[in-house]
Amino acid sequence: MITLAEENYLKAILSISLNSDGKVSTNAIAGEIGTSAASVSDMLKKLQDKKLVKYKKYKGVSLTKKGNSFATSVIRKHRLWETFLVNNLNFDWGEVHYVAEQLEHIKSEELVDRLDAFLDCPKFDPHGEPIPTKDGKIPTTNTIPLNKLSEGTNGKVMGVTLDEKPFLDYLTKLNISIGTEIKLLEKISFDQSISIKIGNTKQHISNDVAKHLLIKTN
Amino acid sequence: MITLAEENYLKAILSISLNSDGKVSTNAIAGEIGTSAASVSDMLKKLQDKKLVKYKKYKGVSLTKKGNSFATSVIRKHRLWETFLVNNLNFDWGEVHYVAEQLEHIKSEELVDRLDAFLDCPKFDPHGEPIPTKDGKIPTTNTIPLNKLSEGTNGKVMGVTLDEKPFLDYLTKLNISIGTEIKLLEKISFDQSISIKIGNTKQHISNDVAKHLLIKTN
DNA sequence: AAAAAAGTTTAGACATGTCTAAAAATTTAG
DNA sequence: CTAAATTTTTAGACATGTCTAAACTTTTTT
Repeated sequence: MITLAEENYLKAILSISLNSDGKVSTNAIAGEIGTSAASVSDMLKKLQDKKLVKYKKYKGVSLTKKGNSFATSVIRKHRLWETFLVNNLNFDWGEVHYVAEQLEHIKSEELVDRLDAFLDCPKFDPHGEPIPTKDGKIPTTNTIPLNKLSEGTNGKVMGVTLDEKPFLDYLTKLNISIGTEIKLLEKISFDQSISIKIGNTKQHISNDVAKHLLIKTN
Repeated sequence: MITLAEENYLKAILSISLNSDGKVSTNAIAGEIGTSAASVSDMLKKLQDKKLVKYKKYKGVSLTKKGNSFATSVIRKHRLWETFLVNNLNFDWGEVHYVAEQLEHIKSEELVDRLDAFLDCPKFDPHGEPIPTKDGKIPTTNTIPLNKLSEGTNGKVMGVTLDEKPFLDYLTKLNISIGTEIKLLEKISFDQSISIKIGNTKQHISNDVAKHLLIKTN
């Protein structure tokens, strides 16, 4: 039986490895989970024993097929629950993360299947992030992060890649949500910050914000 | 912060004290939770320290106001989730207990409020058991257990007081569900078993089954 | 290529919640 | 009203997951 803590480690490892290829470092995991490097070391040994990760001391870690499958399943559950919370319980998209972090650990395959059906098998969650299918496939999109767009390009916000309340609240304040049309006006080379046009309003946002906005160009 | 294990102890104490007035014994709790009397003793001390129970060594335990409020809230969550699982996800009434036992521990007042609203503030769960309100009040019914009815009486099944798959599966097999009309034909004094009529079929059931069926007489 | 810095692991400790075995208190029976 | 049976508690142990401090690798700098 896989424990709650183990699921969180696997999820963290998957999430890090998606944003940066290759082996995942102890420190990166510690940062993601909010724990000490020492605790991570301890846990990696246990996950190794359970054949959920491949791990060489000092050399980083990667998920086994089995580990990847568990991690993907946790993300599937997280995103399905977020969809339910926003679509059916009228939560705001910034409020759901903490609750979904709990719900994602409920153990019942039947429950996930039925929830998926109840929601009409959604492909994307309320943040535009892809929901893995039952067999672990992750829907793809042809989107690129806003900070990679070239000046003068128009596009539509298809998703965000950060699920934290302060970030999402800021987007709401900027009048940005899924579906919003954005034009990239200017990139400042000094700090990679960018000017954008939303509707008829000009805004200036940092690279840190821009990189978490997924855009589909028109 | 109250832990999952603590919530389960409080729930068990409440549940026992509802079926048998006065102080609750260590052994009874151990039986309900499926743990050892030693573990119960340990936990009662911790709950006492947190002012959740009143406890005198060897003399049994009872809930404080605070403990009762937590326990009632857990039961409220359990029954709301069971309602969701049956009404919206089409689970069978015998399948929901295990899943609801996990869902009842999700921590988010907002979630419970919104779930309650989503379900249209139900007063009873799919087993006919009353769902405590947000402020801890428990809806009442004028029902009596089937085994207390007198011979020849007609009535309707309003609820069951046991949420275990084997029991519920057996009821389904007997064609008994919430709303079923039942006539008590005969009580056997030897073993308190009873003969009943459901539709046009005669059945014979044990006292153990009959006492968990709540009847409203016509 | 040695020294310094950064990253990682080990050692030892602690909190939670569980267990078995043994001791103590209470209840029941003769 | 003792003695036996039952119930409950304590003692000591273990598993999980966490921590800090110290030791050990690896990487970077000079």
